[in-house]
Amino acid sequence: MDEQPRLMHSHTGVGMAGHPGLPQHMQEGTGGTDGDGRKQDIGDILQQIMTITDQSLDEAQARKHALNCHRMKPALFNVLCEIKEKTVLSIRGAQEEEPPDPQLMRLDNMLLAEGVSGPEKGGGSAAAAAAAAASGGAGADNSAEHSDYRAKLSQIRQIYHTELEKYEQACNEFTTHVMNLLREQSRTRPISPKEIERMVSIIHRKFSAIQMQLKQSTCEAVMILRSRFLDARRKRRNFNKQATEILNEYFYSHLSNPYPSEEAKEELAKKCAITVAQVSNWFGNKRIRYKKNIGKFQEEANMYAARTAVNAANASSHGSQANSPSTPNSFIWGFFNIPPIPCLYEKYLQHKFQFTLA
DNA sequence: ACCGATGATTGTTG
DNA sequence: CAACAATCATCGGT
Repeated sequence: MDEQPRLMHSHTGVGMAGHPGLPQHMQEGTGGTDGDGRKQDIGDILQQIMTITDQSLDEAQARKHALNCHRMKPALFNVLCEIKEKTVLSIRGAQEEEPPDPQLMRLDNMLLAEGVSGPEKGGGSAAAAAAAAASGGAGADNSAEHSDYRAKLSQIRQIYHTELEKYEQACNEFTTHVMNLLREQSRTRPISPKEIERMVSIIHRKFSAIQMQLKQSTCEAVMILRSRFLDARRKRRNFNKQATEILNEYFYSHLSNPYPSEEAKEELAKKCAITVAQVSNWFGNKRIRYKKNIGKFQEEANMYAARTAVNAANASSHGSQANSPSTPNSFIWGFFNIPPIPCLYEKYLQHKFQFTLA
């Protein structure tokens, strides 16, 4: 029985070309001592197998056929299969169950979030909502670019899915091809089901690597699309006239201290149908630009000051002239560059606000 | 096509 | 962290 490893080793030279073969230690101990009949038989077979490569093709073919029909063949083949299975199992144990790739997970998550790999239509709703938030409320004006964006996104999506399907199909085709090949070969060389399984998993891994590349490039495409279409700076819209008027009204009526509180910003945002961040941006821009060139804004300032003055006058003529803290005065000192009342002056100092000091 | 206006972003400062 | 300052990129009128 100690001859089997050698037999197998020899066999690799014939039917298992390219197979790594067995470990060295299994080839030791070939010394049969007693002249048993079966041993003789095995020795015979061994001899035949080992010399088979020296023969011509026809001769070798004939010899192979003879060996195939040998009465010992099934038993030997079974032993080979057994040994093979053990070695395959040990190999398999080494590279067991790789953990899910974190990068692949990230890509999958992003594709899902962008509505590329998710459910068919309306999948882009998350992205669309994000886009709406990014470009700032007032949905009417940006519907056009959204449809453009969505069209491009669905284009990417379509490419992604067809490519993915192609890979899947190719993978399946290749897998079945290899499996058929292996099954066919398993008649002439020992291939366990586990080995086939392993081979399939190797193929799948290779193909999933390709899929990952596809996912990566799809993600890149989506990112580029996003930055091109959804970067608010690129596709900015001027605020509508009404919003600008509301903002200007507040600005010029609080010219001494044009720093709306968080609550005031929220209210302005609501009135103008823009975000609080946009209100902050607007005031930031306005303050700096006003300060840079007060002369240029003088006319505008006068206009809004006059308007608020008229409003205030109307209001006071109608009801009791109760609360009109800083608004009426703003015209005066906004115009003459004099800080108005003490409480505002404090704020004025606090904020080092120097608009009024030409 | 040009150019000033304008909303947004980025980097710095207190 | 909010405000400032500089800058970007587009808008809108000519």
